[in-house]
Formats: sequence, C-alpha cells, structure tokens
Amino acid sequence: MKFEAVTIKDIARALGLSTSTVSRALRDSYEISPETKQKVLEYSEKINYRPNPIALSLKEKRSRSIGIIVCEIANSFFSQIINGIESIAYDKGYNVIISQSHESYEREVINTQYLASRSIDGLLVSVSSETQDLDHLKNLHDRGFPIVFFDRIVEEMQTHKVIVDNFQGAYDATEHLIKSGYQNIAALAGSEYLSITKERLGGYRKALEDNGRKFDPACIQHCLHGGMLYDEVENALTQLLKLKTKPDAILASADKLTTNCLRYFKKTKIKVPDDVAVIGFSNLDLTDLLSPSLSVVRQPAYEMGQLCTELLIQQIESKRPVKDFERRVLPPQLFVRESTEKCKENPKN
Amino acid sequence: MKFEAVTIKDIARALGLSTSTVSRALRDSYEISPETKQKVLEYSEKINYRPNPIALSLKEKRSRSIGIIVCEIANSFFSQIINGIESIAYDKGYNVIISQSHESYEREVINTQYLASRSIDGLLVSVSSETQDLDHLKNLHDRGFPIVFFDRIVEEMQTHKVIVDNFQGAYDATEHLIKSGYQNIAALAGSEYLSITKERLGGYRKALEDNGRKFDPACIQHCLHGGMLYDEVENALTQLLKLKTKPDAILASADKLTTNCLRYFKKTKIKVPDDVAVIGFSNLDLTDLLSPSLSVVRQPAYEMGQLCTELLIQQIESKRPVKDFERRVLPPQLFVRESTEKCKENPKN
DNA sequence: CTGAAAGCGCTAACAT
DNA sequence: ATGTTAGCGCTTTCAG
Repeated sequence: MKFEAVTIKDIARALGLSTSTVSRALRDSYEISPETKQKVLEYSEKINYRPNPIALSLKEKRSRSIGIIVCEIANSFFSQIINGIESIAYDKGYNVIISQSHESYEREVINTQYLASRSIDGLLVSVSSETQDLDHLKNLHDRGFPIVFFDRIVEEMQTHKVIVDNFQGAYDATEHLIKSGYQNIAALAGSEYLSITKERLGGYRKALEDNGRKFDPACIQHCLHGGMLYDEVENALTQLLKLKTKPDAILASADKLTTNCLRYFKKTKIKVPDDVAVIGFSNLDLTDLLSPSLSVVRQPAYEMGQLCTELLIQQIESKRPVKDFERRVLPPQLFVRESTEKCKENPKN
Repeated sequence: MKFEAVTIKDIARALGLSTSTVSRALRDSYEISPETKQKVLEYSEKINYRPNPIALSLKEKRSRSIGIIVCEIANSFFSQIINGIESIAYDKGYNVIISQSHESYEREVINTQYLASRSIDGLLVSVSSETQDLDHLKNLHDRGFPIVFFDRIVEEMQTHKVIVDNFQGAYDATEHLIKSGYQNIAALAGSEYLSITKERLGGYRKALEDNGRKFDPACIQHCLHGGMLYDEVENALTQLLKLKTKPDAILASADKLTTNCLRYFKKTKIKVPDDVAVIGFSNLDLTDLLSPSLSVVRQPAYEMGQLCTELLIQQIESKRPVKDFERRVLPPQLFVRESTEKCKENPKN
C-alpha cells in the first residue's frame, strides 16, 4: 500500500503554472510575482504540500542523515550519547540512523556497509570490543567519506575524535582508592583492543606508581565483550580474588563491567565495600540507588554526543576536504559514594 | 565535501554498454547474455559498485525505512523495544529512524511531521504522556499511511496495536501485595491520558475489589510526565503518605516512577519494605542489584518490538489497504523480590 | 516574470 | 541480446 503524496506537479496543474514556477514560488525566488507566490503558497498550504526529501536528496547528492554505530543502545552511556547526537542532528535538519554492533566485529562490518549503502552523509562510530581490522572504515574514509569517532576511537585513522580523558578518570579513581586506604587495587578492564581500555589502564598504572605502589599486571583482567556477558566478568573476578595479594578494591572500567561486578559480589555474598571496594566507569542514573551507593567516574555523555555531531556535520557541510582533524578531550567526573568508603572501624588514613 | 559514488553510468561507459543493459545484468535478467553479465558483474565488483538507494526510493516511491516515536530511549523498556524493532527491520532490509518526544506533546507533533516528511514508509508509535489530541497521527492514517501503536496505544484509531496485558500485570502485582499481607496499597500512576495508565489502574482496582478491599481514588496519584521529573514523584508520594490510612505498599506503574519512588524513599530514609513495600512496572536490568532487590512487573519488550515491526512491515508491503487490524496482547511477568517481602517478624499470612 | 528542458541514478516499457 | 527513452520529484540553467 503506497502512500501517494502531493507533488509540485499537482500544484502546477491545479494552478495552471509550470512546475518550475511553482518550485521558485515555494522557494520565494525574486523572479516570481507576488501574486503568483501568494497563489502558490496558499494552495500548497491548503493541500498540505511537503517537498519530497528523496527527490531532493537525489538532486543534491546528500541525504541529510547520519549513521551511528554503537555497541548497544541499552546502555546508559550510549543512550545519553545518542540523546546528545539527536539534539544537534535535529537542530541542523539531519536525522540519525542508529545501528548496534552488540560488540561483534562482524556485525559492525555489516552495519557499516549497510549504512554506507543507504546514502548517509556521514558516520559517527564507537567501535566494538572485538574490532581490530579497520578496513571497513578505512575504505570509506579513504574515499572522502566523513567519519567521526567518539569514545572508542582508533588512532590509525585521521579523523575528528571526541573522547573523555580516560587516563585522568582512571587516575583519579585509583588515587581516590589509594587515599582511602585501599592496598591492593585490581582492575577489571574491557577488551585490550579498545582505546578506552588502554587509556584507562594507563591512568590506573600511573596513579599506582605516583603513589609509590608497584604496578602488577596480574591485577588486571580483561573482558573481551566489555562485560556484556556475565560469565566473562565472573571469570575475571574469580581470577582476581585468587591472587596471593587479594584485592581489597576493584576499578571497573566500563558500565557493564561495573554492574556485573556488583552482581557477582552480591551473588557470592562478598560485602561492598567491607570486603572489597568498587568504583567503576558508569553513566547509570541509578548509582545513587544501589546499596551501597556506587562510586563512579562519570563521562559527560550528552556533551560528547553533541560535540561529535557538530564536528561531523561541520565536515559534511564543508566546501573543501577537511585536513585538520580535531581531537577533543572532555573531562570525566569522579563521584565518591559508599562503595569505596572504608567502614567506620577503619577510618580513612 | 560530497562523497561521489560509482553509478551504473560509469560501468556502462567503461564497458561500452548502455545503462539499461548494465542494470539488467546486475539484476540477472534473462535477456542478458551470460558473457555480458559476467563482464558487468566482474567490473562492478571491482570498482565496488553499490546501487544508490535514494534513486531506487524515488523510483519505487518507498524508502525502506520506518520511523519510531518513543518518549525516551534512555529507558530500559524502550531501548529493549527498539532492539526488537531493529532486529526485525534489519532482517527485512529496513532501517529505522528513531525520535524521542521526551513526553512532550509538542515535540511528538514536530517529530511526527518531520518523520513523515522524510519519506518513511511507516511509523511505530508510543504516544507521549501529554498527548490527547491525535490529529497529527490521524492525518497520516487517514491518508493511508501505515501506523502501528505499541505500549501506549490509542483506542480512537483503527490500526494494529501491540501491548502487554497491563490489566493483568497490575492485577497480579496488587494481588501479590494483598496476599503478602499489605493493607493499604496506593498507586503511583503515570499520566491519566495514557492507555497503559488506565489499564493498569483497572487491574489494580479489580484486584482490590476481588479481594474484598475497598477501592479508594485518593490512593492514586498521577504524574503527568510519567515520573521523568523527580519532583512530580516526590509530590505524589508526599500526598500519598499524608493519607489518614497511610499506605504500607506502593504500586508504581512505570519504570521512572518506580526508580524515582525508590529515590524518594532513600532520601527520606523510609525503609523498603519495612516501612513501605514497593512493586513497579519496570524493565530495568538492575532490579536484582538494588537493595532491597525490587519486585517488578516486567514486560516482554524485545518481543513487543519484534511483533509490532512485523505487523508494520506486513502492512507496508501489503498490496491492498489493510482493513483487518490486529490487537496483540502479550503477557507480563511478575518477579517477586525483597522489596515486597514483609520482614521476618511479620511473616506472610 | 514565466516556461521548457535537462539531469540527479535507476528501472522498465518499447524499440530494434 | 541490447539500446533508446521516459519518468520518479525537484531544481536549475537557458530561453523567451
């Protein structure tokens, strides 16, 4: 069942004008007499005329839509990012087409190709946990297709990039743990391939070293699927808790890692923060409701979404090829709550 | 910076053929000789030819994209619904364009018009809390535009509708509270305009009456924004707690109502479930992590998304106008957890 | 000031 | 088996 819309031709026929006159009248061209304009405007208003954007796209060779590739929209951080993206996109007359990789490299490739073939004007990408090979993106990029990376970026490609200062976020969190008196701080990290993982572990390590602690790689466990699967988190934590120097604090470096970490501790009746403290990167809106309330490093997700969209649209609309790519680094925020508070018997040192 | 893609014309020129021959070869038409096909296929493979979907859309008068209108994607229920929608849409070669009303009627109207003008082939709608006037949707629907409602439906329009059995969900939750020994069960409800609110309150009332309790309208408070604003929830609860028969249990009828309700109790140091029990409609993935863990009525969101998308695409692709509209009602699931467990001193009766 | 015609990429009816 | 042409809706020269 097709939905037949009114066209410029219908207006022309009804008013005894040519399509070009109608077109010009609608765009308020100076070449059209006021009376004709008046007539055209009135009539198209009456029949509720709307230009066909597809015809426009064909002509202008642009679709006014942008694609987004994220791992999962059912994730606070990404849904907040998407809110930011949409707010700018709609303002500028673009619509957005969202696709999810579910942390699968294969799906990321398929989605990229699908989006690219759907005539989007540009792409906002946060790569999947599994992604190592970047040909699917490089191909597009090499042909001049606008791509902006956010959050999980890729150093090998020259594009705009928007991230949070992951190093600093992890540094602050780790230092907070140290200052609160925790001795053995382990890291529950995401995929080793991800930029964010490397950056966060970098900050973790530096904070330890700056505070005279020794950095031990054994205190790091990676979860390839970024904590999306409960089992990988359980395995990782089991490993960590088996260490000779048993951790008394965990730094979880992503949303799902953090929540699945809490889930594991709840399941195994390990008390937070009495037995082990937990701080995580998280944009959950509910961290205050958990019990104990959760200490987190929070990212300005909405702003990140806005910023990368602005950069992308700017590039799409730029007259000449963009050569100067920006790397915008936003500050994370540390929220200290109960999950990293030493119990009263052992006050902070 | 435009991104110039390869067209059928380039292939034709390179191979000394006409565009129609190339077009036919690509679509494997029987009229084309095997040799020509071979050549065309090879060459287009080589230069990585992709048909321009916009040109196709213009020709076929369909865009192979569907629009979604929801209040908020940063809401578990809706992000799960969207996952379900995407899974089917991508399978069938459609892409989805999501827009958020943020519970504002005005934005819903703007988004509807925007989407409609972007040549989508159909629309999946869950109306905003504020929506009463339906002209923006009726206009489209009257012109034969495919619309499917889900979750927050609208009785005045003859379309496919996919919902959960809200009446039953609320009935079960209320009965569970009664059976657990709670005496004064109040309802924290969403906007009075919404179908789901009416259905859920219907179930609440019936369960009370079936169990010999009297139904008191004073025990219901509505939040126009569905709990999106903390203040409206705080006000509503303050009212409820002032009642002469102070509630010992709350039935919250939506995700945000539930979480903001917990937030209020946490803030005011009201103990759940000792001072007051809480059960809510919620699709949060974290209800088990809350403390006390939260009893909920959960909706099969993913399946709802899949189902409404199937119905929509079926209607879009139907040869003749669809007259028989379906109303699919999926079962909700009750999960009993700690937030509605009477403390040990007063065991269940 | 207005109209005719071409063209965006593709398909299909109509030649040949 | 292949080519020519028209047309999808719209804008934009180019001609009056």
